[in-house]
Amino acid sequence: MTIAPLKNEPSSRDRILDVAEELFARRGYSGVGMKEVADGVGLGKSSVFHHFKSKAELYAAVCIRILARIEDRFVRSLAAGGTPAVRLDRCVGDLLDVLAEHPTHARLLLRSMFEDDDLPDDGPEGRAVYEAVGGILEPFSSLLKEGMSAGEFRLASVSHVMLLLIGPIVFPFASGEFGQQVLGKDVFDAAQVRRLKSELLDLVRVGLHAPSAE
Amino acid sequence: MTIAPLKNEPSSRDRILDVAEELFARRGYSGVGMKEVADGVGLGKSSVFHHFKSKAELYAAVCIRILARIEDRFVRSLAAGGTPAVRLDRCVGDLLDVLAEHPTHARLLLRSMFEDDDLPDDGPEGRAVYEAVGGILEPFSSLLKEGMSAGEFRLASVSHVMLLLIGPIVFPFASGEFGQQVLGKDVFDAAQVRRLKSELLDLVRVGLHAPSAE
DNA sequence: ACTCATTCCGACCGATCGGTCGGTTGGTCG
DNA sequence: CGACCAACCGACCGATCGGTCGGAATGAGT
Repeated sequence: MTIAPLKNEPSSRDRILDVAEELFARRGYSGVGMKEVADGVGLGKSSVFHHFKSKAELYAAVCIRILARIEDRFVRSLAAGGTPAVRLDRCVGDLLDVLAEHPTHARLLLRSMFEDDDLPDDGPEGRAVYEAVGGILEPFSSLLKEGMSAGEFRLASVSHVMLLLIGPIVFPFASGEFGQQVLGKDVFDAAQVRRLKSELLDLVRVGLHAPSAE
Repeated sequence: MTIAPLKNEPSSRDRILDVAEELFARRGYSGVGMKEVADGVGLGKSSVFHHFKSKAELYAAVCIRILARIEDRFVRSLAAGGTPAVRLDRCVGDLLDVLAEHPTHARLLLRSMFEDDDLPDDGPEGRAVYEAVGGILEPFSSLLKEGMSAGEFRLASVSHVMLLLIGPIVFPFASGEFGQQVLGKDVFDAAQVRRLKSELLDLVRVGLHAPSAE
């Protein structure tokens, strides 16, 4: 069957994506050579170019796969019911969980925001990335608006609050050695993740809560 | 006078640092070539190598200059009196101001956390960076502890809260086009900076405040 | 006038970059 | 069987990488 590679062994394409994700997260787009990726997979360089016709396309594919994983969990978490406050709590927590489970994600995500030069912004891959990001930001924005008009969150500029909130969610898991140095322990250690999550949720809950009305 | 270049014209060395800072912030360490830096300054490549003996040293010099600027403002802001809550408010605000005044700073700072591979961690420059970071983190940590034991802030893990707070402070000004897309306007526009600052201070004030005691 | 250090440059080095090319497998069809 | 095709490879391309070297200016000190 050519249409169903239902084997347990991951395809070469997936293994290339895995290796590339790890390397791009650690050293950035221009810090990684295609030879390095190929060696990591155990293939020749030209074989990598057989699966992805350019470095930019490989990078875009890595980003899209990550965004898809995050979007998937995020919208599922958002779809589950509850008041805006409950839903915010749950989906911020779930977001942290995804980032904690895949140590490469936060870093690569942050990097891809900086290196927009590298991405072929106009190509179809750039479009896909753009849509995936929108698929995450838009429902989040709606949730905040909903909570404010329901009187659960204090009134504030939704876009500014969103931009602010992305920081503490993504940064800790992207900080790598720096974060380890601050905490004294591995950021991805289960106990640290739990601690980080509880502190962040405390901060968000109280920081966004409407002051007078309950 | 060889020891006092007190002219108004910036020295070649400083102009190299300026150009390199701009480029490193936009494209990262390995995304920038020494030729590019030299062209930006209007010098030959070998002239740049006359002032900085390697690319890594140039990068470290850029980082140190930025950290020094931030540390300077930060410790000055911290030294001024007031209760812990007042001092936290003021120095977070001042921190935002520095980052807003120099659009390259936040991005380069974040990048340098990711690219610890590129920095010669064991060399004297690496040491200088390390100390500059410590010079900022340590007084901040002390401030938080002080506020907690004084009962002004709610009790929490100082290190985790610190790691969390760095996110919303640095990220918005590092987000570049992404931030612009979220806000709909330039992140470094004076009005947006004001808005961002007020939202962040609201969030921090309420989010860290002790719940019961006043 | 002679020296000496600073600043700058063009030419060059070996290595590596992203990417191409021609060709060889091995498996799946008709 | 022969045709086809995805997967893979080694060899190679021009360009660029970080870095070196010898020398040409310039100016201050003596």
